[in-house]
Amino acid sequence: MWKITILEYPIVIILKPNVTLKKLAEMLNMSISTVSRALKDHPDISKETKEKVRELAEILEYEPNTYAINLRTNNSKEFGVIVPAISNYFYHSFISSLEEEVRRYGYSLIILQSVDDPEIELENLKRCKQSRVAGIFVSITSKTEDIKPFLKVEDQDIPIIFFDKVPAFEACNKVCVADSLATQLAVEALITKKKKKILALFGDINLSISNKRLAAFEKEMAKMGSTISYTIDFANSAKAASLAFTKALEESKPDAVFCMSDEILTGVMKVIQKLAIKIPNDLSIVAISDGFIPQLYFPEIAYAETSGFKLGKLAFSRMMTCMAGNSFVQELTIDSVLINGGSI
Amino acid sequence: MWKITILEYPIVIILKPNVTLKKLAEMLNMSISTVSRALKDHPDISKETKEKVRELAEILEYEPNTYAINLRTNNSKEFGVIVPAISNYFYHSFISSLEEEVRRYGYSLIILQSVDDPEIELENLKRCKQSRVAGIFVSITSKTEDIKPFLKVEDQDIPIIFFDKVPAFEACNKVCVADSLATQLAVEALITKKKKKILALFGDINLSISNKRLAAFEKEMAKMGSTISYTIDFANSAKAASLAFTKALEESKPDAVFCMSDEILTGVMKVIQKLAIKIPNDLSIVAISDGFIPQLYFPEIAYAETSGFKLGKLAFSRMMTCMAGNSFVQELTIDSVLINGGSI
DNA sequence: AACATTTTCGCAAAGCTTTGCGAAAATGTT
DNA sequence: AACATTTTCGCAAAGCTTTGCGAAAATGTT
Repeated sequence: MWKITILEYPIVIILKPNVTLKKLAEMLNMSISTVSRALKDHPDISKETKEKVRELAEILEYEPNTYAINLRTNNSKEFGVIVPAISNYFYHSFISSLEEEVRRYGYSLIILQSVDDPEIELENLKRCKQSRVAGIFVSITSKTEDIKPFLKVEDQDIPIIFFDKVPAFEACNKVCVADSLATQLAVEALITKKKKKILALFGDINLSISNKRLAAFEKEMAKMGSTISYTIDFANSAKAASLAFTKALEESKPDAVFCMSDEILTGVMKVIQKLAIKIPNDLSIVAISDGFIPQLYFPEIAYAETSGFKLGKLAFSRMMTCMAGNSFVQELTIDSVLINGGSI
Repeated sequence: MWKITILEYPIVIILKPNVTLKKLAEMLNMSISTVSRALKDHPDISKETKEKVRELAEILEYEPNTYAINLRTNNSKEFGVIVPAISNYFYHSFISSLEEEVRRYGYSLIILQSVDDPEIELENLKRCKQSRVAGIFVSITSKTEDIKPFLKVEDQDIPIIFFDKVPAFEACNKVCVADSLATQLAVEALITKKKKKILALFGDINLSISNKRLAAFEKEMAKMGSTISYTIDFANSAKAASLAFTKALEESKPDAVFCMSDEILTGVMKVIQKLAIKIPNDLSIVAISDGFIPQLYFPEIAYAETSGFKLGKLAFSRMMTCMAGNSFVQELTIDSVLINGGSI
């Protein structure tokens, strides 16, 4: 604080460059520890002292130095989130929901994208470790093979929650969408409507999510025996889905389409608009989705809900449990429900 | 490091709990400063020493304590991003692009949502300040009125780049989508196709973005004089857009629709599917969009591009300039181009 | 060999906070 | 009034790194 007099005008300039405990202590003629404790409402400090300290702190807008606190307490209020991509049908709703949740507990989210590259993913993991985050949420890339680096980080007491795209076998904490249940719900909806020739389109055959949903689909079909015929195809992009769907229309003339994901659904719907196919009269559609894409169309598409929103909440509560310590690894899944649209 | 012998099996357990410079120094019988400098390839240190240090650091997987570095250097490699919501047509592509960019420079992104609430926004700002981020990217809520708190943070040498939803008048750094140009391009596309009765749908009338685009639209119309008639309406949700569009169809029978945003577009397109309106024969559609939504439909919707991706890059480069210091506040806009779809 | 120069390294402070422990001051007890 | 107890506060270390400066050791020069 300076008081400078220029000409006849007294000007009081209050500079507040990095107000620290030390500076407060000097001004108040107290020790640093007293100031520190006063601001934390420590019982050792008298009421009057506390008030004096608080007042000056207020005026000078003292803010504790987070860097020093982190160093001292050896932890920060930050979580890392590693995803293949933010701009994804699913992840941004997950992240959004997770952010809301962690904010309530005073935490922040550091977002890192792996752009579906295992090398960058490893880099991101390293950065989380170096930033010494309190925990990490990871959705692995489709090409991630080596999970050991992740498990190693866990050894250093940084809990890791895998979500959505999770490693297949390893013993680790996973929270997932209910692939089987969602598939089952979607298929059941078609069966209820007496559909007989189902076209089922799945995503990249290398993704575990595709395989899980495929297995569930085939299980449902097996239940029905020969009363239902079905065709299966794979597409790793919306465009590929359009092609696969077009081909199947000509060849197998399905009366219903099962779309494993939003990506598949958008590919199919484009063809439907192009050929002006009447939904649901000419063809029924059902999908697995978080709901945003299905409601863009008329009629709205029926879907088994896999909510990124709900998964975010679940992932967070799992993280808190892990941070509290002594919890065994678990694989948790969120429920799914069928949301009716006019498409079946 | 312990060597424990149980029964007859020699077991070497290497514990690596928090390897620090101090521990390395002790083990190597050197001073902390030497170890520190060796790892940083300081010219004062001999080659042999450096190698010894590096070797042990490698084995023990030493990683510098980021908390201590932050405290010492008084800065962290983190930027804050404050947005009304992550799950938005536009922001997640902005964030995605920004993340890619900052990662290259060794920075990370802390994401904070304001859920369109000025109070939470203020809280988020405070957290950024407390985390002592290197800079902040902000898109303000539609209800944010007081910009002073932001400007105050800037006084503390934390540069702020406003993007997309920016304050109207204040002298601050802004990067924006080219609202005027995009609107102009979209309208010109309609005029070229000799459209005579345009329905123009805009978003929430309170948003500056709506006003900018509206002003640009009216300017274009003014240019055309009485050769073109037009109707204007506002809708603050997709559903409201559906209603406004339906009403306008009956009342003014437009031959073209201008959609200010993705949200409006999705509302309009749902009605178009419902009524099976033939695009572009019965009606032309043009929108302003980043391109994801328009390509979901058949025919694909023509749009003036407002790329979150490009805006991310621009925001980052602006941030770097600001951090380098002595730069005056500027308002920058990114170009827009018309992407042709089959809808006009 | 005596000195000057370069090479190589360590001491110690600084960055800011938290906290155990002890000491001084204030108050209570007989 | 002499002592015990409580209240209130400060010292100093710790958390880990960086870095200016000085000193010792090694090398070069005459």
